[in-house]
Amino acid sequence: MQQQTYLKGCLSAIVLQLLQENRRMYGYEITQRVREITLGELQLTEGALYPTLHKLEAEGVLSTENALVDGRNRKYYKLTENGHQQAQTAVSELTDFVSNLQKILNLKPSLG
Amino acid sequence: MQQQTYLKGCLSAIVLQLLQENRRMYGYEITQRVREITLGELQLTEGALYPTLHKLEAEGVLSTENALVDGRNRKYYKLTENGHQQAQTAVSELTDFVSNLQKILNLKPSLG
DNA sequence: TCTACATACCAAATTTTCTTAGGTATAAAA
DNA sequence: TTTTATACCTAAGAAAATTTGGTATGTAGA
Repeated sequence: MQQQTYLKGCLSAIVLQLLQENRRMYGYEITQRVREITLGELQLTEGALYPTLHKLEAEGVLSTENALVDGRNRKYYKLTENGHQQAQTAVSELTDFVSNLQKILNLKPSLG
Repeated sequence: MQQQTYLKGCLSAIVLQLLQENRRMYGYEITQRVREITLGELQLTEGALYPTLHKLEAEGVLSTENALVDGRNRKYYKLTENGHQQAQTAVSELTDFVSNLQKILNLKPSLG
């Protein structure tokens, strides 16, 4: 459960990866998706996620659209045209990083 | 080359992994070893490494012994008895983290 | 000889980033 | 009606890295 420590620095790239796979997502959804994928082992905290989303939006990587669903506000984020390129770069770098961590940890490389 | 970003938080665990494999190592050697293993893709900066080593020593995870080699000072670090357990825990958690990153990135799990 | 580069250690100011700890609000379930 | 889930957010503080500087020796090249 102390895996959170290692997450530092990867947050933006994880968000961008999820938004490559999903046309649009909202913040809370992102936290839940990561929790699902990692079977509860990784939990994004909102205090880290929201500032990151705002930063990516300010950088022009993400754009937003608001929606009212079941009486609650949602703020959907999606990649901008420029954002798609940045996402590809970030995900590719994170993939390389994982590969390097595997080498350091003496793990066999991924089959992917 | 911007993989450095993702390294945040993993530094201690990487050091502990290398010290599980090598009885003792000195700081500069650690930076070079990581560079070798990752074919130059990951470079530990000294400004990050040395404070980390000092912290691990202060915590009783590592102990040191000085040596004079070819007219130059070296400070060897090795795991303390307690440190071996902490190293196992840290490496195990980092391995789990890598596994979770693979899931998020849609990579096949490791064969290791 | 002088310079540059590799080796080998370190500290401190700054910046970046996350954690912690709050806050607001609606809907559903107990 | 209280708790839990949903859904957004901010701000103070802490943690960790980057950046930039320093010291010092040995070696290779111009």
